Amino acid sequence: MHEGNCIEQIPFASLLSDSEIQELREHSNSIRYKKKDVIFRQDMRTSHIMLIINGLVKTFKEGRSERTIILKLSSAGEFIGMLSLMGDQIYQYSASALDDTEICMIDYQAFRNLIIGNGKYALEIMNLISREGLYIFDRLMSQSHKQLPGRIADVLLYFATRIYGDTIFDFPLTRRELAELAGTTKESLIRTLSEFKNDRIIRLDGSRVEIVSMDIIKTLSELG
Amino acid sequence: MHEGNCIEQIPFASLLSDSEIQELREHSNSIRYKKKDVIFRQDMRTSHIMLIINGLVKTFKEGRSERTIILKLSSAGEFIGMLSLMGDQIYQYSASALDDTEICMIDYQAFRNLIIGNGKYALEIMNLISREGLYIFDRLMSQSHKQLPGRIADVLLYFATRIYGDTIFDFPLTRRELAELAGTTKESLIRTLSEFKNDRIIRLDGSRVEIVSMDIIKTLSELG
DNA sequence: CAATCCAAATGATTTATATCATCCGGCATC
DNA sequence: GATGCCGGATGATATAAATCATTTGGATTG
Repeated sequence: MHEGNCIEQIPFASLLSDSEIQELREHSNSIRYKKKDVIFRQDMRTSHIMLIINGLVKTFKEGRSERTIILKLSSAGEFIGMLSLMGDQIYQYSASALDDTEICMIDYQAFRNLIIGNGKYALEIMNLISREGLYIFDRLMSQSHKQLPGRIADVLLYFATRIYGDTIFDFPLTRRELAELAGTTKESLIRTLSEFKNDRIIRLDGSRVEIVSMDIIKTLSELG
Repeated sequence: MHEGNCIEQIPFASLLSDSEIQELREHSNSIRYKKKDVIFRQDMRTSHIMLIINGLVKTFKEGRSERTIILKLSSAGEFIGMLSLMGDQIYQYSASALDDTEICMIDYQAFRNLIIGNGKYALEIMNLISREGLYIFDRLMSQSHKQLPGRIADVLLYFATRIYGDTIFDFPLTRRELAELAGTTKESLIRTLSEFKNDRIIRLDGSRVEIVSMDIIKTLSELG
């Protein structure tokens, strides 16, 4: 079964020659994961460059004693585990599928050869890795230095702007997972969402949310 | 005044040809900063690749309302501002000199050309950027998910292992700055250090510290 | 259909740590 | 030499958020 064509979705494909793409194609294959499947787990040795073909993936860090923190959600066209792969050869976090998901597994050696041989592409990947770092930086800054309403506002903004591009959407996560994304507990998250609801800043029914006053949410996010 | 020879200290110099080094040399110069001088400030546009020749630099993020957080200290042979430079072209954080410091300023275009032309070097820089990202990741994880004794223990470990490689050393920072490094307030930091002192985990006299029981410090760090 | 399980919700209580206030000692400044 | 200022230290108090406990309702299983 020839599944190599998963490579078509690779970012910055326009910088690659036909032969480079062909080379990657020969050293990649796609793998399907079902909802809730673990894709990689922290402390594992890294293996392949992973590119999401479709689906939704969460990357998260599990600490001792229950406490988990969700770093980000990623969707089609995004690499996952890039920082660990390029930095450490050991995953610093885990990833699992939130929906049925298809991942393009690219042989690390082949990717490495590509980087070595194509400086412009290397530069783009470098840019991408840097952004990834800055992004995590932002998220964790939010978590360590904003208080609860600001963090919850951040989570709402995250879905509204980054994931769905709409003020109405369904959370693809349970309350517990939302709390892990906001760096808090299930109860505190629920409480804060309830307050937002009572204050008519959002409408909320189960997993369906509508941000009624985007201005207030943004202000909350900024004030921390 | 020909100060271009600052380039000699660049990491992974062994991967560079004489002509590549020569090219960098022609596009770099060194600048001296006095203690407390600001090297770059967040929200500024990035300009040069900066490499520390000697001295000690802190990178930090200033939030609204006083609150500052120190991300890391860097010394000779380290790049500063790399994530921002490669990611955003806008500094996400500020840097200032803790001691008199000399920085090698490398023209970004020249560095870029180097990356494009030398894939192996690109790969090393990529690795370095990734590690930088993972490092910040670790630090901020510590800050958002450990409680105070664990965070203070982390700071002590940071100096003992990363900076000085010794269990006895002098803090190069004020209590306020130490607090910013631990993600807490001056008072809480002082209190926790006092407790460590009373519990004979450390000896403390002014800025001079000795870690008496490294085991306990490590345990505190791990338990969070 | 009852029994069980789990997510969501909300109230009561506890706790870690920030904030506020004060004091001390050294150093610079008038 | 008095005055003010800053870093360090410590105590008292306030508060945000975690933890603990209970309820409800929908889904799942025997």
